[in-house]
Amino acid sequence: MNIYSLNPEITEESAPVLLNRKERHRLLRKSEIIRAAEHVFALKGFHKATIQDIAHQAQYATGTVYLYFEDKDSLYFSIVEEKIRGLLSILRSKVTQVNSPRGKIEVFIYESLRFFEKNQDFFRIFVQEENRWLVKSRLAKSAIAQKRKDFSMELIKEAQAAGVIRKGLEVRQICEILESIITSFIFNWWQEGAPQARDLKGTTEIIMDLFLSGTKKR
Amino acid sequence: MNIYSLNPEITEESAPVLLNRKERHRLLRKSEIIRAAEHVFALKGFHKATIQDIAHQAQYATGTVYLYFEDKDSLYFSIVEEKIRGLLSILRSKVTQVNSPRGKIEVFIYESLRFFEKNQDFFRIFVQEENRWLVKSRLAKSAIAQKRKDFSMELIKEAQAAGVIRKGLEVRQICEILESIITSFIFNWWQEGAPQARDLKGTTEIIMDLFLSGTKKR
Amino acid sequence: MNIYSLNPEITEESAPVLLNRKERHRLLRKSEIIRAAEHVFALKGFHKATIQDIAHQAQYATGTVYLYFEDKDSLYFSIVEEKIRGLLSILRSKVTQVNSPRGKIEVFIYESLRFFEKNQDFFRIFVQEENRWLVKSRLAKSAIAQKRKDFSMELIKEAQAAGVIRKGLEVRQICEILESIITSFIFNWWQEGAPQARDLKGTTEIIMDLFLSGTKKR
Amino acid sequence: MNIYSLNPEITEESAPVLLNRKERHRLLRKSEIIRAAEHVFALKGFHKATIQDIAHQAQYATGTVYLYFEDKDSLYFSIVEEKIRGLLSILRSKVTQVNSPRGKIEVFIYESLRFFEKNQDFFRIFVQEENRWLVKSRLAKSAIAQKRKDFSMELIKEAQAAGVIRKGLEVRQICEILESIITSFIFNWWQEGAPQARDLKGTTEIIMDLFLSGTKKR
DNA sequence: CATGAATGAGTGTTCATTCAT
DNA sequence: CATGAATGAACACTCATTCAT
Repeated sequence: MNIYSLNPEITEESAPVLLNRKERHRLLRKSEIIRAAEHVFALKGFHKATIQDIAHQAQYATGTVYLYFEDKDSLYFSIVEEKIRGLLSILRSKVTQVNSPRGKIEVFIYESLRFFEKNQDFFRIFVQEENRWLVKSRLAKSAIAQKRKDFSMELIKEAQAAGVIRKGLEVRQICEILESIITSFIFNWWQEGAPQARDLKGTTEIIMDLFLSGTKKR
Repeated sequence: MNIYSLNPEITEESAPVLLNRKERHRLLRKSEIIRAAEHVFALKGFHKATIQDIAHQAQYATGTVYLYFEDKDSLYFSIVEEKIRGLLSILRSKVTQVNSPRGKIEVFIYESLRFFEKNQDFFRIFVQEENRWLVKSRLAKSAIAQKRKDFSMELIKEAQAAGVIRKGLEVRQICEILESIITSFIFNWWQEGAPQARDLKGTTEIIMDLFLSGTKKR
Repeated sequence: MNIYSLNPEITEESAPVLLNRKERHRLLRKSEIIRAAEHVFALKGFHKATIQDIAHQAQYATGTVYLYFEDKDSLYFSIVEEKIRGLLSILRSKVTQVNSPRGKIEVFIYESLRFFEKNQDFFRIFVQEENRWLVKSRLAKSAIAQKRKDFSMELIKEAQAAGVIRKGLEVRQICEILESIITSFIFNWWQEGAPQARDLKGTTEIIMDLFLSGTKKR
Repeated sequence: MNIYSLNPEITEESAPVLLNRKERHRLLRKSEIIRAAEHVFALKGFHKATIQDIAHQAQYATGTVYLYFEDKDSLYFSIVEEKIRGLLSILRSKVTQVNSPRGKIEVFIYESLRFFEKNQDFFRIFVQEENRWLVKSRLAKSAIAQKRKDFSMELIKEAQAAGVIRKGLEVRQICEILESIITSFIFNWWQEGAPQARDLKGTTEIIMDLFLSGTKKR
């Protein structure tokens, strides 16, 4: 038994409970459309994706999309937000199951890799358009994006406090480097062309090693 | 005297020599338009920038742009390519002035930071739209982009051979990690809002340290 | 006692009598919806008013409107017709209480002013969109609109016969002039901005004077 | 010789002189589009007229319209304004050729009838949509509309001063009544269906008579 | 009867691209 | 070569109308 499978899978999205039929129906539709939009955005990119494409993919009429989302930007932003929420939810539940600061970072890396692997489509959009102005500015104001950042930074702070990571480096900077390294591996995978089974655990170890010990010959 | 200023500035663009008047005139026009496009793309992003904006900025008529560039995508791609060419040119000239593999990496980091710092506008476009499909696929086929990658990888290989970087890690992977770390610092600067004088040398040392020794407490 | 208040108020709409419960229920719904539509049309104009606005204002569901009205145009037309019916009903009941042809015209003017004053909302729609094609063509075929015209013309004819108005002028023409003058006063009021108590009687006398004697200095 | 034909026709629009080729070309295009729009608006009304209809009518592409007009509203407003300008121009030139205040009013009526007769299409739009909000509010701020009003009021004031029209009535009110009567005649004509030759002079005299002396038997 | 979610045709507007001058 | 007016395809978004529940 290892830290990577401490316990059963937990739903990625905090399941809405105690909603009436109407509200559940509405959430269902939203998620159907989001799923379709995710696909189309990933395929064509934000600008080349049309609402009609998305509606058609979701097997709804054009106008239906507008019953659930303000406009194209909102729809796009909803996906981003939902994904961040999903990632954070997983990270939280998994990380708290480990005690050691080092183990937490390990789980953080592993689950991040796993999440991106499972959400290739999202990852492509995110990389592709992460910095679009509107989304950018909306994300900045988005509570969930901030929470995710805070969560990462908390991990690093803990590790610093526990003497796993040296002090004197700015926490935000370290966070971004860790995330950059993770991203660079994912990106590498994604560029390889044909998808294949990834060695998540092995990669996690490599990243831990690189992150903590660098590339110097020992 | 230090590695950062071994010798005088060399033009960022390989100057076209031995061209006749016509060709030189053509190149001049192209670069004027590229300069204007760079500005407008950086200001508005790829999609919101119009050819008219660019033409106007370059003080030409709309149609003139099409005398020098196939279409909007080509124009955009040309900028990217030109920039990569510029970066590669600088890196080559600076790096070859140093002998030690470690020093070469140091110069690589320093000049990269310097280049991005000097080309903030470009950097923003690049980050923002780097992965647009067309550009992406064209870059993959682009000789210059490949050359730049090869150059970086050569550095890492040299360092591995010299025992500066441990072996057993994929070269391309290491390259990307190094570039990711550099990018994360740049990105951090850029997000800080107000531009300010950066400590390029200090940052270079931090990156070297992180890249080689990681974040572990020592 | 004067001609303006010869007797008690009579309902503006000819109350439907002797209808069974179902029919009364239906009429009630229709009039609720008409009332709501009147409000919304007056507020937003025909084109910007949506059926959903109207349904919501009437506290019904969108589809319910279509149980009572063929389509948006019909609904609009129904309001116009209902209003004309109401005006005619008032005019008839009031005018018949006076004997002299001159007095009848006076009452006609007074009650018209009063009606428009009380139905500002309607008046605005009417002026604003009176001539929309569909409504126009439907009104032309509308029995009630014709009845109202006939009624006015009857008054003028009587006045001509009684020597109050000179002959030799086309009756329809005179009618329209009288109505134009009334309308121009109403319109004037409405343009003044802040609503205020109007001197209906005084205005009636001015209009009578202008209509009969013109603007010449005497 | 009479007041109705004191001198040769004067162009309805203040001819743009001393413009360079480009400017003249631009004005030509604008007027072509305006002419087409006038036709289409008159035929279908503002809302049912599409820019594509208008462009097609003018034998241009859709986008061309937008080279000359900000948007649909602007185009519509331009027509209204141009027409008012034309009417005012005619009225001014014709009215000033007469000295007596009474004669001026006569010419005012005659030329108004003539203008509306010649611009049936415009008249229909104007009546139909005169009160659309945007146009209304823009017209209120429009210098030309105000000038036209001022011009009418000046006539009335003069007539009052000369003892042709009795004092004690508000000038604006009298103006509107005069205009209302004119409009009611035009409207009458227009409703008759088949267009026919109108007796402009005869009608002018009737309106003068009605306006000054009213409908009373003498 | 009542509902209101779903529909999808319709339109103003933009902008990359062309081409006559 | 240079111009910039003209083009017209494309797309986000609206809303009258329908129909399954």
